[in-house]
Amino acid sequence: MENTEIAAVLSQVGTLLEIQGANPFRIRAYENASRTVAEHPVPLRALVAEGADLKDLPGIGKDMAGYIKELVETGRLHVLDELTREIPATLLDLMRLPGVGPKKARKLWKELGVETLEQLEAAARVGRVEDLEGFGQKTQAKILEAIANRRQQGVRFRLSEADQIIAPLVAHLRSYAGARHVEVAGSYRRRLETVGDIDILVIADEPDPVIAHFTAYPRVRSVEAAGGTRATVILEAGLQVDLRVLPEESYGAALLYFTGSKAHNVKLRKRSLALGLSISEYGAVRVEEGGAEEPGERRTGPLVAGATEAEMYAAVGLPLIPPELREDRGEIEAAAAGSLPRHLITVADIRGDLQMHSTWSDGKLSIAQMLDACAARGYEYCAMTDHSKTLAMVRGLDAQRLAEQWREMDEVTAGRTGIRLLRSMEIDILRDGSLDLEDEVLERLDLVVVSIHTLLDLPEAQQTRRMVAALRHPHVHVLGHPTGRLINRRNPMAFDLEEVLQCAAEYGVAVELNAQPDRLDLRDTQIARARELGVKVVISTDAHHARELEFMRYGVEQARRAWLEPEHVLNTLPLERFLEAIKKKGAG
DNA sequence: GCCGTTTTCGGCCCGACTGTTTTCAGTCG
Repeated sequence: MENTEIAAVLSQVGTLLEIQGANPFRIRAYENASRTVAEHPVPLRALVAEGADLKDLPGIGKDMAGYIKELVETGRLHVLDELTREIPATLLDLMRLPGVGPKKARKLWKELGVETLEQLEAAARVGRVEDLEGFGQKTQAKILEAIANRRQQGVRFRLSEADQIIAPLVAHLRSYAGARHVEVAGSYRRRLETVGDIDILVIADEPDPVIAHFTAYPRVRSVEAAGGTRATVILEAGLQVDLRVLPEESYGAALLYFTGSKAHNVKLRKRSLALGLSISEYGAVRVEEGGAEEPGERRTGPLVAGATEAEMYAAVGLPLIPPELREDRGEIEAAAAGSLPRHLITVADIRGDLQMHSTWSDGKLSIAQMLDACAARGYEYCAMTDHSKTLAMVRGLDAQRLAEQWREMDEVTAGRTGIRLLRSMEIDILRDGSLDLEDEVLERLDLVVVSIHTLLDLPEAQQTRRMVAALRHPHVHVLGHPTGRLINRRNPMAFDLEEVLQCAAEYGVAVELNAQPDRLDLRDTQIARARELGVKVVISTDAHHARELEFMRYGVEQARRAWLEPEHVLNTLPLERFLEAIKKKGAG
């Protein structure tokens, strides 16, 4: 059983307990445990197999450890089985509709006998839902609309898609004179690989006209909510956007709050309470002694911070934490200990791009055009990595065509200075782990990148053996797009990433962080694991056109989320040191 | 159900909007 599956079961238990009306903190414990499991880079089944103590993981106590063990060993969880005997698991589908939470789902089930989306739709169609206490005409209409929307789409947007949709909206908001700051916060600002919705923060004295300007944006499909300080719309692209308007003195507090993540904020608040402060999106206030607070009432002590994020962090005794790190993956503890990364990697640190294609295989531009584009970006080197012969569909190169390509490369680079064009290739890993090019030709390449493009669905053990065999090859420098996933389209291959990373560490092979926005492979937590194991990373665009060299920023953003600094990334090295680094590997 | 520089019990983050309410529950982020 994979971590994502274990996490899904734990999260299901939490949600069912919510419907049951259980202790909210018990529910949260399941949610926390689920998140820990989902983000853990090592398969928990491996930890269970070696008898490791799962209680060492955050949010995993005696009970959760037992549940995880039960899931790994039996594939079932008795706690879930018991719950689903009482509550139909299909109620979880109802709760994914906006506006339907645990209470409403329970009511629909108990009073109307509704268990599935289909039954809910049927009940709403004949007007049975609006008669329920706490429901009404609008709720019923919203439910029907949400079910219709669900059919159309329900996927998270890739970050690059969100970039394209959001840029004109931000321009629209900035065109309003009364908006002093317009910032996109949320997972978008943390540069998560996909976003479910967008949070935009506007600083203005008069909220009402800003809200009106926002809801009047031409690409708005529907206005879901609009109040005095916030509004929610769905854009024509299907993306939900939440807008919040706040006063200048709360800018930092609001940016912090709406950037999240939720888990990061919760931990910060907890920390602030211990220091006698209470944090909200309006600022940090000192909690008055003995001031018995009414629940739900805003705390009204003296404001001690709020205008900038740095001020907010300083109020709780911390340095500013970069948005990409705000996931509650140890960044608050590291900030407190002064051990945050000193210099998270930036695009400016990148000195070369180590995967791209030309018209020799499936690229769209010539070698000269790609080289010019790399030089224009200020790179010191780039690697031309056309495909090998097994990929006949894209005219993969055999040794003979490769030799011809080298002649063209020599012509292109003759007399040229300032950028080094590396002889390279993206060589297919064959079924048995051997490589799609003869050793004596491999030897003559500057950089050997190996990737899997075929037989993605081999059994896990066989796939792992295949990859390990390829990494042990003495001439291999880089493992390209290691998991083969395509975001929202194709799952990662089944293989033991931990074993592959340990093998890469042992044999001095680097792993690629492929910066294609639909790959971003390895993902953030996996790259972080590579860093922990001392495996070097290369960030490459896999560009098939000069404009795709721009994708480097997505790779770098992902690397930042994995806490990478330039020292962890081979293609931040100056040319000579880069060549030394990969030569050393060849000799070893 | 987890957790511990106010420990093994008693805590566990904060506010806005909607739709349904005659004073607020439910949902969301």
